[in-house]
Amino acid sequence: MTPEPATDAAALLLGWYDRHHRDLPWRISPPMARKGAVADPYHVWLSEVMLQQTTVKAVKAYFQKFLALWPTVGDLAAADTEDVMKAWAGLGYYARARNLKKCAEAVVRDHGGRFPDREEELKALPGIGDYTAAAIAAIAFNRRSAVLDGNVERVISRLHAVETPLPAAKPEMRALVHTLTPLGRPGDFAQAMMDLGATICTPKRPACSLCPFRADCRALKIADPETFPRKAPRKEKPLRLGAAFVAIDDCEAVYLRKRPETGLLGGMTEIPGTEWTSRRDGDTSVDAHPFPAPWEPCGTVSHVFTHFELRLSVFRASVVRVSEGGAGAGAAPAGTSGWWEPLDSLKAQALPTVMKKAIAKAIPHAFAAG
DNA sequence: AACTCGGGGCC
DNA sequence: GGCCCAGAGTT
Repeated sequence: MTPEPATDAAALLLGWYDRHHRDLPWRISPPMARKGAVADPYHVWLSEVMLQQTTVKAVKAYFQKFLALWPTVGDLAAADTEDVMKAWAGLGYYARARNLKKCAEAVVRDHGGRFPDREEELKALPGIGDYTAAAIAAIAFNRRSAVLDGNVERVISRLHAVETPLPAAKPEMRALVHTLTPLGRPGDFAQAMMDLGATICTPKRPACSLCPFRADCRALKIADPETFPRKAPRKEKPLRLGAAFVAIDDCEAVYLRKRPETGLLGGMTEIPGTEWTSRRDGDTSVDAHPFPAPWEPCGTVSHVFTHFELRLSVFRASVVRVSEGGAGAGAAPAGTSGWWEPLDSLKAQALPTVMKKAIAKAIPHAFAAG
């Protein structure tokens, strides 16, 4: 009886992984995994959430910082949400940080502080979807779950020359991955597929001659592997315009406020500004000013979001803040809940990158080292 | 099924 | 300048 081809391919991949795996902070080594050891579910979960649509390089430092601040899921559950948002600032997709906190609370409240070990229960937790549930089940609990992310989609679509375009092809691809997943070391298999996609089976100019699947790859046989996976054409990004206002007082403090909890940059900190609209001129009229001050234009900053591009006209004003009383809140607009933040502590705020860009345009030394 | 949600690196 | 990245939640 000859072995299943799938088993052969998985064995080839695991052999490749043993030789070429990357040493990452949230991983245990393949030798340990072969002895049946698994990584800490808290570490696996934290890394997988951070890695959603985010590169390994960007995640490393944040992962270490979070572990130092909150060593266990219980610590994170007990943390101040605002501190979590500050620690997450710069990593993007801020709903992940809000859901991270909610998930930690749910694990403590509903599961006694231990992550559940089944896909279904994991997927019921905030911020854990198809991919992350499968990844945690496989990597932290040795379950034979089908792990399908962007890397695996590329690998599996090339291996089988899947003609169906994404995202419609996902169920088909998940089934193919499930068939390929071995009984032993399913966690290493999943990570090996992702490593292969990240280092060999790359979007452009894949290194097919180094690939453990080179003898089995349908795309390599019949077509150009680079043309997989097939994808539906995406629509273009519109341009939005707006104005942002950097007020600096006589104590070198900048006026900040908090954005609404939901929506774009939800729960993060910002400088005052206009709505971001599609009008060609942008709204930089007096009506747009957050409060009366000698506003002076100091240039524009551009920033690209997932579904639109933003061009912000930045204005700066030096204001003298009256210390006491109603007039003191002062220069600030009535009915808003902003605050004055000293330049020294600006870096520690929950400021998204676009806001840092705008502040730096108005105050070039705002984020200077030291 | 289509949108909304960041930011950075690479080509 | 476009594409991609260990995707999830909402509508």
